[in-house]
Amino acid sequence: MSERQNGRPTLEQVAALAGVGRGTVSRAINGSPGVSEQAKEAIARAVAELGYVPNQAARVLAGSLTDAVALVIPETEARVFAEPYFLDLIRGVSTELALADKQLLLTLIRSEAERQRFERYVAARRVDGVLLASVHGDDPLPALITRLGMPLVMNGRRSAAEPVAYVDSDNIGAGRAAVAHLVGRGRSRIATITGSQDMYVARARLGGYLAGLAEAGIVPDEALVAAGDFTEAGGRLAMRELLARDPGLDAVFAASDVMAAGARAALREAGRRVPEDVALVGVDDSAVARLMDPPLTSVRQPIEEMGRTMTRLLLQKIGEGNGTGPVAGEEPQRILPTELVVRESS
Amino acid sequence: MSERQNGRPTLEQVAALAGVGRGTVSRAINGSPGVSEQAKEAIARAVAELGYVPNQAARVLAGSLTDAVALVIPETEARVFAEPYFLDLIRGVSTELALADKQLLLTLIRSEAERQRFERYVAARRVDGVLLASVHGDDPLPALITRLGMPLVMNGRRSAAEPVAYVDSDNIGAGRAAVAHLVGRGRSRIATITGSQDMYVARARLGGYLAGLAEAGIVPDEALVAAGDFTEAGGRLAMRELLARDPGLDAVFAASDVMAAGARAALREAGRRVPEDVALVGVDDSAVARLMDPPLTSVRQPIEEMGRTMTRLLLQKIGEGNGTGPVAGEEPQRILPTELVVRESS
DNA sequence: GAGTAGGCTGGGAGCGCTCCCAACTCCGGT
DNA sequence: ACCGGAGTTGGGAGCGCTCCCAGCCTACTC
Repeated sequence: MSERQNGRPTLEQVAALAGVGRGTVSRAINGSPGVSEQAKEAIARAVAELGYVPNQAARVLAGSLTDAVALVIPETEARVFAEPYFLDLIRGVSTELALADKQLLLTLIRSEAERQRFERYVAARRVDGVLLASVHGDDPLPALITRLGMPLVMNGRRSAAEPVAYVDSDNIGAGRAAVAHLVGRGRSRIATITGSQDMYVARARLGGYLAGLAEAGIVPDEALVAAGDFTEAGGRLAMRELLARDPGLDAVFAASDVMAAGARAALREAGRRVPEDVALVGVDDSAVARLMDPPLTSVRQPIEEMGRTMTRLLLQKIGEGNGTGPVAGEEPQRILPTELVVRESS
Repeated sequence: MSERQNGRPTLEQVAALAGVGRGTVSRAINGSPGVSEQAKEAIARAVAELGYVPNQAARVLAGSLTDAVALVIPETEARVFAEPYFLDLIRGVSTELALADKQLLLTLIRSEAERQRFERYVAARRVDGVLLASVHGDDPLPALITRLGMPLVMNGRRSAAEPVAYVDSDNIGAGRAAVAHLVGRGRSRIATITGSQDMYVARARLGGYLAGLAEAGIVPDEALVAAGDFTEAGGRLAMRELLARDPGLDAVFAASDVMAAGARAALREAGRRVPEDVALVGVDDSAVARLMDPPLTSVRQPIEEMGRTMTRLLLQKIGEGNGTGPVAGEEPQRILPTELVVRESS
């Protein structure tokens, strides 16, 4: 049936052509010490002449690592979060993996069946480590991966005291910066539209908002906090509710750009001008923010940088052979700073 | 240094426990014919008991396929195109690969070095096939991959008569549908903002626009065609130019949502109302379209479906062992229909 | 009753590589 | 002249699996 002629040159052939032994070629190719300059040159020539490319399957089988890393994105999140998020993340991960000459295996998990498939995959040690994007508090995956002794780094965390290695952005700082900025613009009745409170990221942003108010000496008002769910519709409803509760509010911090867009629509319905009547600040600094009318002030997360940092941490763990080693020292955890991008909406 | 205890069970152990030979276990696991029910059961029990998972490296080495497929995204494109595009594409590809129990290897190519790295990868036959997203006309990759005898399916094409297998959306139909819709709304001075004309997709959408005009019996006017570059800024500039050339225009078909957003801003600057004065239609049906004010009528591309279709075609090629076989029959090519999503902007 | 076609089965022969050990060559030191 | 060590080297022994062939047994056929 399948006619695999497969004429690829092997180590053995390179060795023969270079007039040395297999072992020497292996050492030369892997940069191991103890190979004479002369041998190195002969081997380099032979490799070039034959167009030799090592067979990875054989390498893996013979005992080294797989040279691949999995990036897992639970689909539930993918829909909710600002879309560009994952692309930026992938970009960062990809960049760093390319530098280390490792492969990126992308896994979207949408169903129980796919989760099990991934479990088998990890169990089969088809990858050297796992990067896990935006995990819900009740996701069984982190525990599972850790139990299998597979190095793991998460993007974001499930609670303030996350035991697993992670890279997160400073969501508390994001809320504080937004409020400080609004206060600086002379606003005093500052409302917020929160994300789903079962996500740590949403709680942290709310916490930042409250901290920001406290720092400005403003007493928080429950009427100025409305629950959203990271969707545009949610943002719109929350904004209507806020306006109903307190028509005098003069600023809103929405915990995501998409919700801010919903809020903006609700404000327009209500005949409020942005920023004259109500100033608006979002989070994500996504394309949506730039394209809104007026362009939205937003807190930027260093998404690509998070991807890079996660990858570096993971590669380091892998390098240490630390699949939650026997006495896995401290799990590395990083919180990267956010940055306020001021536009016309505030 | 690295303490790899690696206590994973092997085929041999399963065979021993099941009281059969290695060959029988292999056959049973791979669903090959010629295994008695009795043996199958004993093996299934042993597999379960030991938690056996086949070692993929060994499988690949012993001659079967790698069970992985690469999805390549040239970075130049990634920035220009509507961001969600690739995520949707990935989603489709991922879905279909999961069904076939294959792995998705994502490769972003941003530099010459990364391209070479990918070349080596393909040369090493680390994947069974390649999916290539949005390729420029002068990209050396398609030729290279084909030359290496690696099955390839592209997303989009480089010219009307693309020799390589591809899945594209009906961009001509998109332009026609947009124009037909605008004509149906009573518009007659319909302008267009094109994408970069060195991309086939941009030329096709322009072609569709022209075809649409022809079908409506409208004589095209050069003054109503402005060149954009798929960016918001480009759309804004193009719109200004169009208004300068013909202040009386009453509709605009922008070849992407992002350009439509730029156009919308320029229209606002010029004091034109949308849709009262000028109706606006974009392409992509992205988040941007939904969030614009007013929400943008847009032509939806079946992106996820394209991803699925590409993947199915590729798997089929792989199945046929058709790495551009000796006399590779017709290369499969699919053009998927687009769909107009009407919103308030028109 | 001998002969033969299947249905299953076991296990040898690699796949191409890394690990590792024994061996070989040169040294300088004594 | 002899010895020990450092620098190199070749190649055996797997890694776990698939392919494939020979062998076995059963069940028919003539």
